[in-house]
Amino acid sequence: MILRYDAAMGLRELKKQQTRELLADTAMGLFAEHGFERVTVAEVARAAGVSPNTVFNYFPTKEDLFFDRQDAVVGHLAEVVRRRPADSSAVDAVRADLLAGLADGEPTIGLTPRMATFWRIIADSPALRARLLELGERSEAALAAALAEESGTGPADPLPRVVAGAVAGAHRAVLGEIRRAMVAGEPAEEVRERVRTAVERAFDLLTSGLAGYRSGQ
Amino acid sequence: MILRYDAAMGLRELKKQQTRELLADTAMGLFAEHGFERVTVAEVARAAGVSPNTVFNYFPTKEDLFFDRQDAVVGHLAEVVRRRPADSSAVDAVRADLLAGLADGEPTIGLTPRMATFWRIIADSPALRARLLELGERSEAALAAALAEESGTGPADPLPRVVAGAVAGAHRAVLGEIRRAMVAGEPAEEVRERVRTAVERAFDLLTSGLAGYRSGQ
DNA sequence: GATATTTTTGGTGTCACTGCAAGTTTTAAG
DNA sequence: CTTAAAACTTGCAGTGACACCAAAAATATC
Repeated sequence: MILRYDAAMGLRELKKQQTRELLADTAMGLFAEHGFERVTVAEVARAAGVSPNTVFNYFPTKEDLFFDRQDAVVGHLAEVVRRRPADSSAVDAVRADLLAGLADGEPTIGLTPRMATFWRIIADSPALRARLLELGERSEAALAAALAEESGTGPADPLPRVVAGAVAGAHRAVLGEIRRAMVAGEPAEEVRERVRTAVERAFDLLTSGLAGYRSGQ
Repeated sequence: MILRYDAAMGLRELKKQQTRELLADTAMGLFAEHGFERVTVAEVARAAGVSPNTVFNYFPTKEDLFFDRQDAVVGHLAEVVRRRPADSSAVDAVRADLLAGLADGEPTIGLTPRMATFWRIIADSPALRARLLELGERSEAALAAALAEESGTGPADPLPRVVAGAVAGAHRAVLGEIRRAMVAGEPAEEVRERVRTAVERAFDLLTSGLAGYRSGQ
């Protein structure tokens, strides 16, 4: 928890950030050790030296203690599509981003061993799994907004939302695959290879038409 | 709540089904009137004339009181794909099912006025929205299983899961569109038309390639 | 250094949900 | 028909997330 003192920030603001970080870190440590469900908010508060009420001042729900800094993840997909070169399609942009993330072990993709424990905590908590689904939904909504924006048709047109559903659905499935494999303890190198070829094949299909997906491989 | 006496069913079994139905119906009535969050399980129990504990004997969570008989919905997508004619693709099957559901006001598609209140109850309850996401996930998993089965590649191959992600994602988005429009009070006829053309365009794209989806319409 | 503003805290309450032990009803055996 | 076992309901006593409020403590403003 490294913090530098920003002159433009009063003491109050500083302490708030410290406390928030202290709480999130303390909580994550306890969750990693005992699992999400078996740690109470009161325990987090005690371990951090504050009152239980203070925890709820900073984090509206217990799950927020775990998914701190989620907004970057939620916006990522839409960002990727917005920033893509003018001559490429949205699907290509997402494919390229996934492949790039797989190639250089980007932590957001979840292939690092540190992420493995993260996934494991989620895997055995229904509440966290539900939260993850919600993050996926928000990510899809952001993508839909990006697509709608560039399509120029009004908000009554459902097409961007349906396309976003398909693209975000494939994207989520890829991330879910990584998650599943990491939780199962598969070595990162194997996961990377397996998922890479799957991404290539799946996004080829998406690009050129899922009509090409019948039986057999 | 019409029940016929099945001779093969003992009295105990009969009463159980009656009680379950009584509880689900009572609960739905209260939810429709006051909203999900403002009805307590204890109130449902009292209205049904049983003890609160009995409610939990039948329904593990409060949300299950609302989403009774959800399993049919969860299996639908996979069913549609499994039952499709041999010469059509999975995407075509889903498209055809959606269009058919839109044409004859199938209740599962959610265009009936009775479904409108259903959607509205969900819309203003975070817990129910979360549950709906979970149903969508299970539906996607079932589709993935169906695709994996017919692809013949082993369970290590992620491709069916990613394809299922895309197809189920588009499907969910279409249902979500209907839901949103109905909650907003749009007349069913308008929704039907708007969604129908969107389904046609979106699934054309999925069939022939999302590369065809750039800017402009 | 006095005062206004935030933040923290303690207290109290609600509600979903769990576990257990004591009834009560249904079923099956004799 | 009697009776004992199995299944179901209920009351009771928790636990834990979270809401609301009012009093204290910390910080900012003048």
